[in-house]
Amino acid sequence: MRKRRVTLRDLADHLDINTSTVSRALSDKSKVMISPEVVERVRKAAADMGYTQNAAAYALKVGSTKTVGMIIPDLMNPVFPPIIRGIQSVLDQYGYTAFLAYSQNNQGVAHTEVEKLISRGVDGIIYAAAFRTDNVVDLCKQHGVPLVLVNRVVDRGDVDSVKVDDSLGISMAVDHLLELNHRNIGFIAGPQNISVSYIRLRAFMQTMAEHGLKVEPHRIVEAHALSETAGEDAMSLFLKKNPDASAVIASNDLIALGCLTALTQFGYTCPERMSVVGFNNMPYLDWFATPLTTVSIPHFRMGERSAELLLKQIKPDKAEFHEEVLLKPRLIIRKSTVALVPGKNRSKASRVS
Amino acid sequence: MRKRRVTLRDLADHLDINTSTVSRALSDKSKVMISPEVVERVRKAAADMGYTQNAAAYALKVGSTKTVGMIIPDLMNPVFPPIIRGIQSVLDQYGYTAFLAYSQNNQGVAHTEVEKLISRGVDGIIYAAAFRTDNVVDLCKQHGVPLVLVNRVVDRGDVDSVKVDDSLGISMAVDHLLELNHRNIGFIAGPQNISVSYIRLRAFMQTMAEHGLKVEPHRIVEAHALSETAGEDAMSLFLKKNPDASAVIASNDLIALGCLTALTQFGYTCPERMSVVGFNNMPYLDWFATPLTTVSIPHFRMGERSAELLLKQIKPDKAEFHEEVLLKPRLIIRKSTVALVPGKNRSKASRVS
DNA sequence: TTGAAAGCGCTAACAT
DNA sequence: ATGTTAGCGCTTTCAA
Repeated sequence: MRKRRVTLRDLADHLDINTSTVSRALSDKSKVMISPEVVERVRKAAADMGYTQNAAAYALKVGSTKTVGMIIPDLMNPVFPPIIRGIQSVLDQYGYTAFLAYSQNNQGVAHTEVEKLISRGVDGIIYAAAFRTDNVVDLCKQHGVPLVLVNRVVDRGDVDSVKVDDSLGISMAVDHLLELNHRNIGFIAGPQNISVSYIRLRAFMQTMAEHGLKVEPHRIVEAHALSETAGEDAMSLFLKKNPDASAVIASNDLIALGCLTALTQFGYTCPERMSVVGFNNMPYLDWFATPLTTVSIPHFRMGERSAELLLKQIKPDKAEFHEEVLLKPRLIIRKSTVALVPGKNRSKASRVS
Repeated sequence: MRKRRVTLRDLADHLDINTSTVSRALSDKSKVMISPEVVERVRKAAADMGYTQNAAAYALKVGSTKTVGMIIPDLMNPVFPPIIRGIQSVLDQYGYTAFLAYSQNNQGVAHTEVEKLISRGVDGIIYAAAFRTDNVVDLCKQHGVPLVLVNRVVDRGDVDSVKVDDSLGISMAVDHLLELNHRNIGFIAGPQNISVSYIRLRAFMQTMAEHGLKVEPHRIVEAHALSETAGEDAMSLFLKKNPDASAVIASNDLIALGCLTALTQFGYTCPERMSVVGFNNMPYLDWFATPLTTVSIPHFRMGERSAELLLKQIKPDKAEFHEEVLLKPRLIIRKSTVALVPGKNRSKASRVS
């Protein structure tokens, strides 16, 4: 049976003083107006009787819940845990508690979750599951709820966001492959309604173009999700269409892993037959049989920055202008990429298949 | 600037009816007492004006927040994301929202977080960060807050919990190694104030004893945490003390990975020189250069079951008896364990070192 | 320095 | 079928 909670009134009755005095004595902000001796007595009684403030009553009275909502497309994608950690690390310092919600990579679900969060009176929302056009943004604006986008952003620019310089990341990846003498490079893109997928693909084309390299349409295959299986499907298709390719860049690590699977199924080896580059530098890649060359992004920092941005927005004297934080990626060269030795790849391919 | 929220009263004024009518019309439970036509009008207006229920007011009135708290020792440990997913998958079905909090593997932090959660009026707490003796249990009991332990449990048995049959898991691991002719088997234990570490170590000793094998004290080294680095340190020590060992079981996968690192540093190879078994079957192990033989536990299911247990406790007509759910593990045999060929390991060791 | 009292938004008796 | 009203626990203005 749930015990009845100890309330301010219980304390007040017990000490034979007014609830307002108890309230003041318990609040660091207003304890200055109460005699130190009373403050002492009240706090002791509170501890003894196991008083905890009723957050609902506080929220109702004051209008702020000191909570924020985090919306993640999929916790099983190893990029998100460190982002969440980063968010929490700063939220904790300011006495905020975080709700965790999933979108399952589905706009409808995300919308519902955001509505729930708003109904719960969250002081703000950190949204890591945005699509390029996403009605969640309007929903938040409409309710005046502070919103920060992490990683994935929306096309319209009028919202705070923390993202990685994906274009730079991709150009580093392309440059790396070019230095290794690869020319027939493919790109396994992610769904184009997600900003990161879209930007990474465009960056690929542009970087290639800057190097005077033409990218034929068949060099690009779009995976239907940012997942391993989607990557595998896409790569199978790619391999059928591109027997001459010697390298691919995948839109993220999960897709890259799918690429490796597809390569194996075709009897190909990485990196000998095909170099593969990922994106995100998910945990434990160093341990892999084929350690993936990938673009590393500062997950934890992204979480921290997004929480900072949100807190700034929540503060009453908030800035009037939106802010976009752009963090820089790093290329991590491992073993999934190797220099192209002219003639070798083709022959190896024909030998194997 | 945060807009003022639309309230029941706003709707009532707008429609020129009473707030209680609006309240009833909006609630599926009590809309039966309102004429369908009014229900219709109210709901339309609510949608138009962007009304969302004020959860704080509801909670204050009704006494239930429809929230639960999840406390995780460390999100970066890949076992926890799937557990969280499992929890959420059932919570979602019942309209509950979850707070996520960390304990950083620290009792003090856990206690503080639980206090915060209780103050926020959570209807229950799922605690994955328990130590064998943990004052969080008393804290919850004292406040009458439903509590369910997942994975890690406390020594006292009077609390709902979902755990894995760790003893069975370890005995399967030991049997496996024995079948491979290993006899000099070590155990890299985790901190003994955590139930899983404690039980796994005891199960190791017992299983060995059942097979008539004596375990010398130097065969056991305790890592100071359930982490990669702690595993590495412990394994280094173990290797110095046990030049004759041919296999080790680690208390969890992270420690097992640390063991592999230590082996490499000693110039040893796994599995040739030393077989290694982990516990948990963390994601992506199949991809690893040395795919770990490990004991697989049903993470997702653990999450689901714990949420179910909590919900049952929350229901007013709750059962009077505590429940302990024990899920069975499976041994996943990969490449980190191999049959001991008499004489081979020793010679290989001396050759290498 | 303390007390009295109002009211945040909602639901649920209790009328009608 | 709908209206009236009280009150959940807290903070805060106003008074003393």
